[in-house]
Amino acid sequence: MKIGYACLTVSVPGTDIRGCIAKNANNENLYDIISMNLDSLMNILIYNVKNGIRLFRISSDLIPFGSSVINKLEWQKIFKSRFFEIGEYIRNNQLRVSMHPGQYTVLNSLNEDVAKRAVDDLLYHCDVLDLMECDNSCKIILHIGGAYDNKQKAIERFKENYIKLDARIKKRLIIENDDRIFNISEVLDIANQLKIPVVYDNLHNYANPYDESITDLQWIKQCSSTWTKKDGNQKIHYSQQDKGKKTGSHSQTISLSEFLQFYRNISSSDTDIMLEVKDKNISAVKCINAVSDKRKISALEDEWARYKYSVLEKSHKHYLEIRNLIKDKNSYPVMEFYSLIEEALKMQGSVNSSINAFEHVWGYFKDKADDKEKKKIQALIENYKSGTSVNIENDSIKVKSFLMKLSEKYNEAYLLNSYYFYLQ
DNA sequence: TGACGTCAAGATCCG
DNA sequence: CGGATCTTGACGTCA
Repeated sequence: MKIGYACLTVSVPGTDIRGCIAKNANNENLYDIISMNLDSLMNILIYNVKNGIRLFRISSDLIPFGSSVINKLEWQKIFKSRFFEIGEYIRNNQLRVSMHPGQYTVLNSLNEDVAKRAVDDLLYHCDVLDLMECDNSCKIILHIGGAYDNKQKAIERFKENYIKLDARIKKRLIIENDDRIFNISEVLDIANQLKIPVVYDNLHNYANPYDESITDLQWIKQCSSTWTKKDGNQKIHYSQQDKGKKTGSHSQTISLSEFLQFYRNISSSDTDIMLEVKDKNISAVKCINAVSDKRKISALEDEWARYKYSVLEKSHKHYLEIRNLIKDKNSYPVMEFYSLIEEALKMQGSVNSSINAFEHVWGYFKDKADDKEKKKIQALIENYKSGTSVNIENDSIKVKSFLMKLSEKYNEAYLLNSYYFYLQ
């Protein structure tokens, strides 16, 4: 059982994946961006290993215009050894990676050119995984595509185009139910005919159900039969609805109690879970800490180091309570720990609690900062305190982004690894 | 024709 | 000039 997250890593230095726009996609820029992105990918994987995260979806932006004629760089040759090194790290650490072309890669399109470019895009994704020499369990996830007013014909076109695909693609391609057109029952039908593994997505099924009386667990069981030994463990996508947004929108973070309810149902099966959530790796670490029986208090201490100023800016009471909770070095109060954190982060906070956090963080710099920096932080905090601005939240962000700059300038690793600058 | 989703890159403005 | 903020891109489908 592996738990992972998709595409980007938040709040970890050195993990940015960069893109570029078409008019800047010359060989020189592309070389620089790809080189940097491969460094970032390596840093992401190193971070993942350190934090017990063994499942990760690689961003399709790794190679900008990877499947387009715009990109004329022979990146497959130029970066061959870099890809191999990354692949070696993946193998040595038993990581499982995947890729997921977006909603614009449409294999069943009525427009032949669109369908052809979808094939090119799948080949690009294969290139990345093949260059890293990833095994067959490293998959490429695709949706079925559009309906074009005739679902049956649309499904037939998907099948026809699938059959014609290169064997390199077929050994990696898996399909997923989507949130408005093809439901899980339709995807299973296609999969059973073509012998393709199916990724079940619980939130897509909630938004686009086949039959609301059939549970997630029942669908996961049905999907499991589409996975064979050579495909590796079954994979599912798990996400939670953002209550304030429209149906199908991913939540900011994973609510741990809701996740564990789901997890306990499926924990007997060896299923890998890809979390789709805005706070990415932050939720992955949380879920892994919660389900692991081998973890020690040090895992929570590490987390506390990252969360503490975010909690402090919301509630001093929670800050003290959590600090007290993890004092006992022989305990592992993971549920209490995260429920206090989730509770604190949902709070409104106050001007005083925010200033308290500012001052704690400023404490790292007050001895080494120059006069200009001292004046600037004072002015920013004063401005926030006065509350005259229309947008007080914006004033808080200004203070925090200056503190982040200081963290970078003085290379304060403790703060650079903190969630304080990421969480609002 | 614009919404959809997604985010940073790019463009423009401001002091 | 640097920083802040506003806009665009890149993709295909569908209302």
